[in-house]
Amino acid sequence: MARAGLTPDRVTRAGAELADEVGFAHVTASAVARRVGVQVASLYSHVRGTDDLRTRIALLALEELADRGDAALAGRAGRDALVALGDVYRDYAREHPGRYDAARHRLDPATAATSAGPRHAALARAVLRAYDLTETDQTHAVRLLGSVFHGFTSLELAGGFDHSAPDAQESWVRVLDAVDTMLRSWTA
Amino acid sequence: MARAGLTPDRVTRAGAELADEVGFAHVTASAVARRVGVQVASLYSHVRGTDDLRTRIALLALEELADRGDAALAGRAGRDALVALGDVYRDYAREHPGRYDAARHRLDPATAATSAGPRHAALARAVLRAYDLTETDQTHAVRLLGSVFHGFTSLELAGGFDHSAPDAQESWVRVLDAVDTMLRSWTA
DNA sequence: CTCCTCTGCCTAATGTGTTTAGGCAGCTTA
DNA sequence: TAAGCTGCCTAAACACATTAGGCAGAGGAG
Repeated sequence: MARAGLTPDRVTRAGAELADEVGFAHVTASAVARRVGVQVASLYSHVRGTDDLRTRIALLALEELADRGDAALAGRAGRDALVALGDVYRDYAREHPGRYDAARHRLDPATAATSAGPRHAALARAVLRAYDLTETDQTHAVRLLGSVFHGFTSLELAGGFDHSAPDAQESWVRVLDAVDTMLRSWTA
Repeated sequence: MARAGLTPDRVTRAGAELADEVGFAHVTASAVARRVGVQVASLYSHVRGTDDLRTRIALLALEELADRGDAALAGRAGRDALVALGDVYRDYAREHPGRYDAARHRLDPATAATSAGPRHAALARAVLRAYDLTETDQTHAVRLLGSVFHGFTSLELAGGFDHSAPDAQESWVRVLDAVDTMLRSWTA
């Protein structure tokens, strides 16, 4: 038998590609096995099962997103940084819709703690450094950023903006402007 | 054989309850059949299959949400209306997490058009009447509202705010305040 | 080069969920 | 009360998930 040379990582990547093609919800062990040219049972040497596979895809997506975030924020501040980070999430979601959904997959607390999740909070805080906020207000603002980035991205991805003018890009710019305004005029 | 007296509606409601208990993703025809005390195959007289069942739950959730929205906006305007509508989504998500997820289920365009979806856009526009916006800006603002409401709600539901102080309620108030302030000063 | 071992991938089997086909019995209508 | 409709049933075929156990090929030791 020719060996396929699988590793947990390779299986995860195949799963991520599949997710982008057919949707995260349709990622099954069987489909991944077919994709990598192996019997289903063989996957179980590399991942514990479907749930583990989905979790690994989620962790991969979170890391890819955080890496892009780091790159985007380097050398930027204020409104520029805000737009750059927002674009990271929105662009990633459009390039990799399945992975983006995966990143919303609920992780158990232990896994979440060792994931790239905390890096995302740090990215938001980095954007907020340019605005003058107290510690507590910064937390509120982190949540606002998360809500707007994720909310807009997820509604756009779900096709919520498809059948009305003007196009989403225009609204995106205006929404980011609005958020910038909110952050500038944030008052206790 | 005792008849269970099923109807598509009854099946859908059982599915919605199940979704709230175990999560929308885990709603299966088998589980619904068990819940209503009937063999799986019997469900197929009432719904076309699992997909149809999920779609019906989504439509139910969208309508319940729109109904609550109508009730909440009656006699309110401005900031009051904004908060009331936001609370509709957030409270509904906390009371009915499975249904809330269902409401995000992607519908085909034909179904979406006859769903309560358009009512939701109308609700947002109703909130925005009190603010002085051009037609186009209103569309952008509708999308901002949708993003904030859905984004915050969905991150909270996913447990994103669980392990950090202060609690989500406080951030929610601050976020809505910020949106209100920002809508007042919206400029082209 | 040969043998040994390790392990990656296999076949087989079980359980659960989905869906279709066809049958029977209990309300409904005349 | 006979006829028919239809709601629910059993049966069967197919896909996915998961576990148990086997074989053979790649790599190291002599």
